[in-house]
Amino acid sequence: MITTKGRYALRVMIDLAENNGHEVFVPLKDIAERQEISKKYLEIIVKDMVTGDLLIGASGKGGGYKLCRKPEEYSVGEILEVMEGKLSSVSCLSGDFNDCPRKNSCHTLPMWTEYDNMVHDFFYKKKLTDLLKPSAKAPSQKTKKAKA
Amino acid sequence: MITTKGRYALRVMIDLAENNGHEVFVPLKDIAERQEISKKYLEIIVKDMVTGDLLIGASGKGGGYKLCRKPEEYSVGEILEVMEGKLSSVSCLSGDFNDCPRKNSCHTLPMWTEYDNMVHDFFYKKKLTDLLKPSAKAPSQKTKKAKA
DNA sequence: TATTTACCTACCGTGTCAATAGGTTTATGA
DNA sequence: TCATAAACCTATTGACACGGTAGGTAAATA
Repeated sequence: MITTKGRYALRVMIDLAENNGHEVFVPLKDIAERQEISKKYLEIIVKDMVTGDLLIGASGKGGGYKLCRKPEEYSVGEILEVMEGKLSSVSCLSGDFNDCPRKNSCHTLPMWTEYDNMVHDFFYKKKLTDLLKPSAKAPSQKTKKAKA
Repeated sequence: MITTKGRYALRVMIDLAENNGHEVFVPLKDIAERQEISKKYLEIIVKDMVTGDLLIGASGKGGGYKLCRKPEEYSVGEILEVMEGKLSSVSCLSGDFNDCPRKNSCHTLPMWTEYDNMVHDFFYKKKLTDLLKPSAKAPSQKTKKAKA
């Protein structure tokens, strides 16, 4: 089960991508208000995101948070793993390979491995840009900000 | 993350399938010993499995547990859902559709839905027989128990 | 009637989840 | 220089789930 940390982080990323957060610093207060998430709780989350190299933060007036790459360079999988830790279906596969004595005879392990690979693929193929609203991906009309 | 309940339940099912447990009652003691799982803890698990119509139990001497269908008629997904509850990636989709006010504008919901469908497919397509050791699926040689 | 088995109820320590609370540091700009 | 706005840091909390353990009761058989 993906927890609020992962889900909120994703929403923060989307919010930044859609609010010019790859160019300027956006204060957390604004994000929290738009997303209707407690700012206090978001503080914990964005802190992990900074540590995990998803965002950069700037203190002081005019500060806030900013994407440190272009939106298309983030995969959803990466974002989730920063927040949730390795996406692993069973402890047998996440426990740092000091694993159980049954691993060679275990009848279910191959299935868990296959599953984990599928999940990994799914989330790493999905890019942040896949989650943006269409207008933000391909500005066909009504382009708010002249970018070029 | 699949918990021990789901994993152990799967191993109980496999154990029964491989030890004639679709024809005769197998005492839990035997299963626990073979699987090296605390019998006490397994009691809790098999109880849920009985309630969930995966097994039938018989008290008294000569009693034990038995599959109530043929192994090929169980899907892994069904077994897991009996133990873990609905396999749902996010609470937004498991909370009994009394869900959040953002559901219509949520940018991530479609992804979670897509993900859930993928996971559901994966586990429901997998049958219990897919987890048995080859000899138990297609007894080509050294058939221990004369079955026909 | 002793034995073997399932079945039932209760409890428990640990950890995680989802926050809240309150304070400190850093930078800006008037 | 100094108020302000922002990030940053530490601690705490209540609820709940996880992974068991313990001890007893009921049912069926030989």
